[in-house]
This record gives sequence, C-alpha cells and structure tokens, in this order.
Amino acid sequence: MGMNQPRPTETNRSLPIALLRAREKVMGPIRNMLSNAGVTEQQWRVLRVLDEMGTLDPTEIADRSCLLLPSLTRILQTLEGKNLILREPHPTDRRKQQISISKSGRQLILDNMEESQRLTAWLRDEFGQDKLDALLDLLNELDQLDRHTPS
Amino acid sequence: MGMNQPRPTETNRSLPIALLRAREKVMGPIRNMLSNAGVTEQQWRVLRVLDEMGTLDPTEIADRSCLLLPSLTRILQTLEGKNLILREPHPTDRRKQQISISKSGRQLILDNMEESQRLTAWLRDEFGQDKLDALLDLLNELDQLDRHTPS
DNA sequence: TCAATATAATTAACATGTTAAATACAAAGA
DNA sequence: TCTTTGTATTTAACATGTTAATTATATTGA
Repeated sequence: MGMNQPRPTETNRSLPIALLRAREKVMGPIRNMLSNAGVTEQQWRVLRVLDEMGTLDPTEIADRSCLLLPSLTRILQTLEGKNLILREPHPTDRRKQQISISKSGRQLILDNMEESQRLTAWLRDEFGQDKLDALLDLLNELDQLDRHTPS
Repeated sequence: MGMNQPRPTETNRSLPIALLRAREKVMGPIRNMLSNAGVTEQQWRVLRVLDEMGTLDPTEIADRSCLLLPSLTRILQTLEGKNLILREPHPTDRRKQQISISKSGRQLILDNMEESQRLTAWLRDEFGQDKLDALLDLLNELDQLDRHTPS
C-alpha cells in the first residue's frame, strides 16, 4: 500500500508549509494517543498547563497554552463538562475566574504521561538530540523577531 | 541542570508549541495582507498552486497545498463562489474534476504577489538567510522521518 | 458479466482558529 | 458621583481541521 507522495519540491523551501508539515509529523502520533484518551491536543495542553502551574485564570491559561481566548472559552466548557477541571469565582475581582485541574483531570494526565514521554523520546532518538536542540533554538529565535509589521 | 527525572517539558522546549509559535510569527503579517485581499491563507495557497501548476484535480491540489480533502472541498466551493477558479468535469473519469484558476484569480495573485515577496524578503533579512536555510533543512529532514507510528 | 474492491469527492459532525462585537465588572478621573 | 476608560470573558459568525460515513464511479478478478 505505498502512499507515495510526489513531494512537491517547490513548497519545500516555503517556511509556512514546512512548519505545517513538521507540525503534522510531530503531532500525528500524539493526536492518536490523545484520541484514545478522549481529549484533543488543545484540551491536553490546557490540562497540562493547569497540572504544572496550579490555579490560573483563563487569560493566563490562553497565554501559556498558545490558545486564543475564544477558543479557550469553548475548551474550558468542554473540559468542565467532562469534569476534568474546576471553576471558581475570583475572590475579589468578579470579572475573573479561577480554573484548576480536577482529580479526574490529574488522573487522565497520569494515565497518558508515560506514553506521551515515550513519543517524545522516540522523536528525540529518531531525529537526534543535537538536531532537535538546533531546531528548537532556531524556532525560538524566530519567535523573538521584532513584532512590528514590516511597512 | 541535571534533570534525570521525567519532568514535564517546558513549553519553549516543546517542539509542538515551538512550531505553533513560529508559524504564527511567520503567518501573522501574511494573514494580514491576505485579509485585505479578501482571501484566507488556505485559499491563497490553493490559488498559488493552481497558478503555478495549471489544471489539477482536487486530490492533487490537496496534496500540494497541504490541505485535507474535506477542507479543500469547502474551500473550492468558496473560491468558485468568488469566481476565482473554474471547474470542469474530467473527460474520461467521471469521478474526477479539473480545477483551474480563473482570470480574476490570476489577477488577485498579481495584485498581491509583490507584497507577499516583500514579506518573505523581510523575514529573510531579519532572521538571516543562513538561519532560514538551516531551519528549512531541519524541518524538511524532520518531515522525512519514518512514517510508522512507534509502538 | 458481476460481485468485490478501490478511488475521487462530498457530506456530516464536532472541535478549533480567527476577528469583531458584546457583556460584565473594575479602575480612574472630572 | 458619574462618566470614561480599561480589563476579563464570552458570544457570534464564518472558515478550517479532523475523522468517519456516504455517494458515485472505476477497476479488478472469479
């Protein structure tokens, strides 16, 4: 069953496309694992941020998990429906909320973290630690570029 | 810095997140330009593929523009509604279609290609040609990794 | 020939991305 | 106080991502 890709040589030097393909390569196996756990990639990111950081308000969750607030709003509603997070009102500022991971949420992370790290290790071994580091350095440096729109 | 414990990955060393951020950095200005032209990033990709390659069937367009067929189906409907593409039935295989860019579509590309290349040049100058090449090489190499899911 | 299988494209259903607008509350100032 | 301004979050509307199912046609093999 050879699904041979014609490998469009042109787009190989297009950074947006290359980033897209690389991301798909990395996320494919992870998405596969998460679908078995019943959560999406984005929901998993939110849960991990909450597990690592403790109680946060939505704005900070969005910032740390690289999600826009409108997306996060829906994701939090979904996660709340699955009883994976808890919402509480902020004690002094009634605009804010305090979100934290629930016991079930923590358990979901426990149940899948080993597999997640196994996939990360697989990538590191296949691609090579040195190349992985170099790639991450370049990506982070790219992200540091001046934010002003060129005009 | 000896962390031999299974510590959760910091987000700046997380490849999925780093790819996400880098892509947003690159696409932000481009998306901005395209919104003025009235097309999305994906619609622009489809138009450029058609402009470069000529007449194609949807499957090949999807492959070359890195879109899944269900997404492409809707995008083609949108582009057809804007009179930016033309559809014709395949002469021998009635399952297939033949999609080509219209005169208006070509004009849209003409009207925006200069700006698009200006943004590409800006990135190359800000980031550096050498780093850009190194990044593209690493991303392409990552994409070549064995497709089988590790198990 | 004809049933089984494969391919091309679409549809369905749900989740997220994206921008703009709306809502609710807070903080600051005349 | 009361208006203005700012902040936190949600909602709305539309486009795309993703997987599964469906439709239509083509191809294969007994």
